[in-house]
Amino acid sequence: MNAIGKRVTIDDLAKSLGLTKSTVSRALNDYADISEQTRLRVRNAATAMNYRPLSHAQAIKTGRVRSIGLVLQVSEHDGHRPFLADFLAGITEAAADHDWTLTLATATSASDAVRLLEKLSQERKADGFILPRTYIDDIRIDALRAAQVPFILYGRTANIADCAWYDIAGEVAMEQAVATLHKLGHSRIGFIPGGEGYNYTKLRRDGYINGLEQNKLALDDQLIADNAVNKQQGYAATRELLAQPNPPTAIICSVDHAALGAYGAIRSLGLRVGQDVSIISYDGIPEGAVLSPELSTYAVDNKQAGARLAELLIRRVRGEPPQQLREIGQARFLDRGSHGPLTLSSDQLAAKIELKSDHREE
Amino acid sequence: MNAIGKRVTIDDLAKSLGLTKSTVSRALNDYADISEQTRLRVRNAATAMNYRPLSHAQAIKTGRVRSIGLVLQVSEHDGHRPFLADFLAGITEAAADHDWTLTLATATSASDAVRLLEKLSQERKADGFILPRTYIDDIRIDALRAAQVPFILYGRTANIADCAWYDIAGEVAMEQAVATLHKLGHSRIGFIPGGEGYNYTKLRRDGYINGLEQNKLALDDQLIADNAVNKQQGYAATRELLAQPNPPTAIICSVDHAALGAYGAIRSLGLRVGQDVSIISYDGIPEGAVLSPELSTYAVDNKQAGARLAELLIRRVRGEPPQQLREIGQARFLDRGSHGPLTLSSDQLAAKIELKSDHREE
DNA sequence: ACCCTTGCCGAAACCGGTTTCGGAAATTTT
DNA sequence: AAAATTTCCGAAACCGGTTTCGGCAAGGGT
Repeated sequence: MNAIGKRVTIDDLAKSLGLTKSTVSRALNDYADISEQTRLRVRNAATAMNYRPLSHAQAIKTGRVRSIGLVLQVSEHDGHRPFLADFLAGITEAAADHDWTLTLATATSASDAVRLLEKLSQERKADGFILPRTYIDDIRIDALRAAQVPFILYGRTANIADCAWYDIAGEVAMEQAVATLHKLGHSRIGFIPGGEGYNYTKLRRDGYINGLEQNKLALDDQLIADNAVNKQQGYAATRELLAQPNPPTAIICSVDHAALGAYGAIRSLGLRVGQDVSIISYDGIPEGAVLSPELSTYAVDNKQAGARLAELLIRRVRGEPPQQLREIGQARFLDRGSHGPLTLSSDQLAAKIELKSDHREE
Repeated sequence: MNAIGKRVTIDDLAKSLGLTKSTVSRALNDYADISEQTRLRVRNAATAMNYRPLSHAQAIKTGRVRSIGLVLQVSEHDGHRPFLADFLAGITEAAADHDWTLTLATATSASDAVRLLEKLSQERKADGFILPRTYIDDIRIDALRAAQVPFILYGRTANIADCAWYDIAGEVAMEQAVATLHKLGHSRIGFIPGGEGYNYTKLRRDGYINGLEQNKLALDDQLIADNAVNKQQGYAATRELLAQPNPPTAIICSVDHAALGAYGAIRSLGLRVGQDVSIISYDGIPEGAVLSPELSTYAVDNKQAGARLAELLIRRVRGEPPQQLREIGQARFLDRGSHGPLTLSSDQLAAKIELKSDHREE
């Protein structure tokens, strides 16, 4: 039938050892009042009989199910999707080191995510949660804080008090991108921000602006495009940037999916990516390696991120204060073909574009 | 602290209603011996007091944790990775309809997967499992069968007895691909098989061969390349096919990732995809839409697959016999630019390739 | 009016672990 | 050698639900 085969219970084990189940339990959980000798006897018998405690039977008394909760918002722009396998692998492998597992749910909106977080924590399907893709103002955080449920952020947020978090320093990457382009001769560098409301969007924008300052470049609002998180929006944003009288000769994209559209926009104007217009982006999606030229971008190690998040969350659940559970990682620059030395000045570029636009309007 | 806030237990609820907890429990679980009136009273009070039973407290008596188990093999070629988000969303949403959740783990090999399946089922972290990417001869199936743990296959396998499964008819897609190409004038149609040992590889190959027969085309072993599941292997397989004296004018790839390499191989010979050589592939990965011409391919609805699998598995756990839990879906053809009418005969194509090869060897 | 159902709920056992408490035996101290 | 500790394990309570069983009261049949 569908019944799962007969298990050996702690009582079976105790009986076969001539001990009581309380002794067996304490032996297996390394209590100090069990002699080394019986501890070993019990341990050996347990493996010999292939005894494995039911996690939910343990949970009823301990209150812990040894499970990490993760609620994904699938309606979100799919900037994070390609990473998902790595991210999940990182979480589950690190969790497995502590005998924990991952409980996964998907939500269709932010409020749906809150509903699921509350449901999962109340049914105790998970002991704590990883919150991916943080917003500047994040209702999930408010909800978990109110319910006193342990959690850790993947990203940072406006009110970081009492929060544990892990994040990649996107702002540093953006700074470096500006410096790299400036060193190659570019002085008009455009920027395409990421998804509105996300904390990473603010950070990367700050990084871009800091980069300009550090390289003594003027901040020009005209060089900051509309938010773009997918191909279409990236296309539109790039067209708009390049349509200006004084267009950027290089563009930094906050997310790779926008860069995909930037390629199309640049080509639609008869220009060559990496020669007439440079692009540096952020994320490291696999599509970037299929483009020609391949996309120069800052890649995030999402497996590593997942592993660190799991580790930190487990420590959080075990009682460590959030203040000491904060880590930051760096993105790795993939130096590929979509950026290069300045070949055309902004004026020359503008002239070339105007010529093209006159001939055929896209 | 890290303590999750005070809950209301079934005793609290019972006390506030002036009933015993046994009555409350039966009322909430729709037992017949509870009057409609008290059933409603209890239900209302439960929602009013925001009572949610602890899933593990229920599980201790019922034996069910209401969780679907899924063990992913991350070392596998990443043909399925882009689908992961959709696949998981499908599973979790369908599971949520029955108040179930998903417990996820990742394995590094097939034997590691077996280890995890046994561990998770013994600890009862899940009530049953979805087995993705079935092999012709699958040790996971053997293990779960032996342990009498409910499971469902995503795919089919050699010994299908007593198995519940959901699958996409890849063999039908391959048949149709042959017919489509034949209708366009192609008579020498190459085939690149997928990963060795997987059941889908056998099925798609069978479909290709059936397609040839149905269109009265001769089966030529020279037209079947080595297995290829990634860009590099796809490149090599395609080069080999095209290096023959009588090369195929169209190539069918079992997986999109191989097609990515096929594009490179075709171009390396100075040929144009979709004109000199046609390609039809299978999977529907997002990279296909970034290529130019866009990849013609059979796309799989993995969200739907996940949803059906979850639904069927839950019914399996509840005791339905596996024989009535079998479903098959169809892939959807994305009619894009990588295939087209025959322009060069096989001989002409060979001549063109030879010319190119003389000039520069890749 | 009496018996027999039927409807409805309480009492208690139960699931498989963990944890507290107490006490006997072994060891150390005086 | 007696007293005071320590060491180590058994007994039992407990966690928060579900399920079985029994019994009271109301309703129906004759």
